Amino acid sequence: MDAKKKKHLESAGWRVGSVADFLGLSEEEAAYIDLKLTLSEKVRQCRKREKLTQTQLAQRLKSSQSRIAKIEAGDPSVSLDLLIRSLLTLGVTKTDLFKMFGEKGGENG
Amino acid sequence: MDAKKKKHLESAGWRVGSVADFLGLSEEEAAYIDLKLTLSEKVRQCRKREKLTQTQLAQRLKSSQSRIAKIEAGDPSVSLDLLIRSLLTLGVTKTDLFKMFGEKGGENG
DNA sequence: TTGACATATCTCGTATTTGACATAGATTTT
DNA sequence: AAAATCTATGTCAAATACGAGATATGTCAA
Repeated sequence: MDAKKKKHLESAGWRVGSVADFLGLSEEEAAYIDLKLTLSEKVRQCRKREKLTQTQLAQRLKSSQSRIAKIEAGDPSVSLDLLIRSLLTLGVTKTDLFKMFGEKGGENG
Repeated sequence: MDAKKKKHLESAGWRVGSVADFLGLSEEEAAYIDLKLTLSEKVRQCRKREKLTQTQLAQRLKSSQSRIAKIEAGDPSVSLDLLIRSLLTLGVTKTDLFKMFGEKGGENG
């Protein structure tokens, strides 16, 4: 995980398990967080591509503007469930999801 | 969604939104449920491949045997978060996950 | 500047998801 | 068959995630 992402995590309030130091993250924990951040960025990208406001997306999702803001801020209180439902609501197909995942992180095979 | 899957859903206690009839599912709802079922099957596959009992996987996940059973039964009370954390704990990489997304349903893309 | 709209960041009450536990059924071993 | 081990299912209190609303900040046009 690079320095930029680490900083983003810290500022977004992430504090994983009982481990204060990021170097102490297990591989699964890191992968989990990485995944959530990747998806949160995708939500913003897709929403903008669809030219929707946070309020409009919230309506479609039957959620709220403040929650969309948290989604896009990478807030740790946002579940994978909501992230993926957001993307599905934005018209992302399973296949699209797959492509997404492939293109982002280069560290795993 | 085929008849076999529908039956599995019903017996697992799925009741989506306020819609009683499965034909009334929106595309996103169906995709969401489909995804969860796909992942739950994968958990069982991977766990068996690793020759772990539900209890052993539960320990690694800091969860419980009963919850692993629910995961594998496709119980609607199980979140995507837990499903995906299970797979990550079983050593599934991001890339593997995405292959999973792609390979199952043949209807989209 | 003012006003209108978009986004960020709080709180708060509620709904969902959780691990733990009990227990029953299933499968395997001896 | 009995014991041991694994899995399924139900319940429940606690933790977490939620939508909603209030409000702050940002942006940009009039």
